[in-house]
Amino acid sequence: MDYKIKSRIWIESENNVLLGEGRVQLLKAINETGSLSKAAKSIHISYKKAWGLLDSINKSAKKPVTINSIGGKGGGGAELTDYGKALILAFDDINKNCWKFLDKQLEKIENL
Amino acid sequence: MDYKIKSRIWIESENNVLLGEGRVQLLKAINETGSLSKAAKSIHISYKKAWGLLDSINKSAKKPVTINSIGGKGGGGAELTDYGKALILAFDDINKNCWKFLDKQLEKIENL
DNA sequence: ATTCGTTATATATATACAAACATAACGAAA
DNA sequence: TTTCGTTATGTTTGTATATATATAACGAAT
Repeated sequence: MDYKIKSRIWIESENNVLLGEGRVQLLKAINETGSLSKAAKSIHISYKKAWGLLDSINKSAKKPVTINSIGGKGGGGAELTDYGKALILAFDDINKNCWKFLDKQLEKIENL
Repeated sequence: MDYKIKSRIWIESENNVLLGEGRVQLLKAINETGSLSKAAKSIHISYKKAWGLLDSINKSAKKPVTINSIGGKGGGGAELTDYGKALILAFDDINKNCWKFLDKQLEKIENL
């Protein structure tokens, strides 16, 4: 019966999206699987979409977020840089703080 | 060169959306024009979409947000209730506070 | 009664986006 | 030099959403 408040946050650089919830989810999956194609499967999006997202992330970021390799042992792979790992931690932290903040603000509407 | 943080917030009641930025924009336009059809035109959405949004708002809200009348002088119209007016003020307030909050949080990413 | 602009609603068309499919390039290892 | 699973990319297909169009119901004013 009560209202709930929800939010989505994202980070841009020069009109390009750097990070959002979906992109962070993808980066986490890359970190766990070591490969972009496996990561895409694990979060149920097409490889093409995953590739586009990762390409956009790396083009928007100040420093590389992943290192991708083609061919070789295992066919290649993708892994997060230290900067990439730090980014997802910071994003999650900000997101959680935002939820807490908004839950408090919601009282303004519930008291109307 | 710097990152920017953006957000969208919305309020739900029992899995139905009550308010979001688009819905608030529509309510403001209704308040200014006194009619749903004029409001739709003024914010460049189809009447059907506007009607669906307003219907959803009134179904989700605890109290009526608008009073709609069919026929009569001028063909009818729609106007906000006091509750509706209070809602859009509260929403805008929360939204602005959220922006300020997030701008501070962004430093966590800029310092990486 | 007729007129008028509105709310309310259904149906068909168009558009944007996601998924599916196909294929080339790659490079270490066998 | 052949194999392998991957990254990288284009093209086609499908689906969900928005738009466009059409029409009925309404009720105060003339």
